[in-house]
Amino acid sequence: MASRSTQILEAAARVIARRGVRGLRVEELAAEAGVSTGLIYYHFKDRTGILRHTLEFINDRAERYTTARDPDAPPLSPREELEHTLLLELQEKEEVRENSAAWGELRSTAVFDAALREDLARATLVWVREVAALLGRVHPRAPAVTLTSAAERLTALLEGLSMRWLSGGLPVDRARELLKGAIAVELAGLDRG
Amino acid sequence: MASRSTQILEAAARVIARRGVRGLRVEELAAEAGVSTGLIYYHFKDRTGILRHTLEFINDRAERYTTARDPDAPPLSPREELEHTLLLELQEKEEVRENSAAWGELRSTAVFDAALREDLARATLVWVREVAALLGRVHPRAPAVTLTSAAERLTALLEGLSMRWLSGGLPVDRARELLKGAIAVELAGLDRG
DNA sequence: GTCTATAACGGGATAGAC
DNA sequence: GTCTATCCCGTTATAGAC
Repeated sequence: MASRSTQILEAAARVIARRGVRGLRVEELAAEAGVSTGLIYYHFKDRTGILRHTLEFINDRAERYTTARDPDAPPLSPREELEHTLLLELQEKEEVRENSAAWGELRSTAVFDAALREDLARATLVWVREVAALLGRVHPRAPAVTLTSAAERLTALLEGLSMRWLSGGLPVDRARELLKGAIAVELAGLDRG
Repeated sequence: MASRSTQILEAAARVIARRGVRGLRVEELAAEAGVSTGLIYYHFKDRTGILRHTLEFINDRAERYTTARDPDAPPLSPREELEHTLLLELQEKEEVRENSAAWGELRSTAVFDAALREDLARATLVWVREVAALLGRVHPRAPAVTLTSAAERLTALLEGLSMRWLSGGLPVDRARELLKGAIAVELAGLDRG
């Protein structure tokens, strides 16, 4: 059974995905979580605290579904694993949509809220490194800086595609196709060195 | 001399770039524009009216500086023009930062506000077409669908890089470098067909 | 730990003078 | 058209009981 804190953070992810960070009302969050507003302040101190913990929660959850692998599934080639990992973030699944929406909100909120910047920058760095490592498994001889640049481009592109998807201008299948294309183009670039 | 309305909208663009849509306070806007709050409500009815008119103002302005070309400047090669046009959006210039920040705000607001989606989708489409046309001038033999996909990737990447830049995780020079890299990689992809 | 109040405040919006 | 003054509501945050 999830703890109270977790229960509130799950609700926060839902409310943020539904209303955005801008639209998050502590009272609505309380209702969604089935607790009182007072309890929320007891656990998270203030509005910013809610946001920060939600970001952390979302990251952990993404980590989980990104890393999770069915033990009986056939092993993936490095390239397949790279594609699989990136495409995980572009799915109609409710949990994925929530995570993407919340991530986008936090990103755009951070533009005007210094308190979130540091956490966000750190989380982004971790993500870029993961992707760079996956690229490195496809192209073991490529220099680290080249891998990092490609990883920064692919992750930034994924964020851009996510925003277009969520803001209704781009069907998720088209977004996936574009991302696959970018992976192909980047890998071809690494081939040439 | 700019009209009072224009003066207020210019101030609104500055304030939104500084505080975001959610952080926009009518009182602060009034101070920034050097007018009273009452006058703002007189001209724009309410907060939403301010936002709508400001977003329109920003689009018109971006149109202007993207299209403007010094008549005495040396003519650019197709590839230079492509790079130039895309890199215009990644500069420390105050007006550019304002527009990028406001655009990002618009994009992320649209995720939760259906009223903005249509305008945004239309503006995005126009932009993608422009970039596809520029790509076509570099590679006249490339098929239209290929050009469109590359243009969608480059513009989505630019939006993603902008967000990272504005949220403090990515220096603008690094963002420019990454974008240039993406252009190179995409053009190489068009070479191979 | 959790709830029910309610305090405290910020900020949108309006009235009315000039 | 423009300003000053102010009302009033929504929201965050806290106090105190259980």
